Amino acid sequence: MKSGSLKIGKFNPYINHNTYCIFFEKLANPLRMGIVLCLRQKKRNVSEITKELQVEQSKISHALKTLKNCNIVKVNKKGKQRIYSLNKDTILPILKLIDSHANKYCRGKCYLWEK
Amino acid sequence: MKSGSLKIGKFNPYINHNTYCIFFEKLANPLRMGIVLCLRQKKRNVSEITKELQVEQSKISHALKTLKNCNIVKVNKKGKQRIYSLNKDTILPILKLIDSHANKYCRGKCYLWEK
DNA sequence: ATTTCATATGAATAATATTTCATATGTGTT
DNA sequence: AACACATATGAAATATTATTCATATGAAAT
Repeated sequence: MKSGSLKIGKFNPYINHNTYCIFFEKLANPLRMGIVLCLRQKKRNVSEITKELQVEQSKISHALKTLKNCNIVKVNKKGKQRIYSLNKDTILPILKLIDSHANKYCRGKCYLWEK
Repeated sequence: MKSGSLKIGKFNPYINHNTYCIFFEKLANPLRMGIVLCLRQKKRNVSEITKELQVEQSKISHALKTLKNCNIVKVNKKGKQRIYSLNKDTILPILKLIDSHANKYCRGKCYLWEK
């Protein structure tokens, strides 16, 4: 796919067409999104997230790793626990934009949005 | 996964946890993202997009359908052509937020972002 | 130093999304 | 009406991503 002519990423040569995709990919998953929304309320350790979402622990860990890799969440150690917290600066405004979008286009049961 | 306690989507009952995922899913694909960036410049018909991105036509049509379903793009007819344009209100600010995010965390070749 | 609790990891399997390609539809032209 | 051009669609094949589960690591407690 040709894309050299497209001006993207405010001219940082390391931000390209795929940077966006990869970022979106991380959020395009119900479990990871569940974690994001869960951490939106407050920081939590892995066990707490596991309990809150009622999902098997290794799944949570895999998902957290993915989210951490692209800095959507960050970790802190506390004894044997890992406390995860949301990078709110980026995520919260994005979720708000999608809220507006959905409020505008997705009134009533919105089949178009379904997969 | 439990999620009833999470306040999402400004209380529109049709916006939930999955609304976000589905939206992100649409953008989490190099071809669809290519189209979005291509349409950011100006509106174009299918042939023009096909030519610009150098991708087989039916692929473009499939991708456009997906993007249209969730209102990321819209269409207008003009003779036998379909002119697609980007819904800039939602997408452009989101891309900007990711630019800032990437500029902050992705300096130099950023392996963490890779799949 | 052994046990226990908290979390992470690898790799096979399963689920899901994308590509492909043949063909259909729709619109204008002759 | 026959043709040509523009775009869309269905469905099988393929590629990508997520889940699973057994197990590893790491840190505190006994």
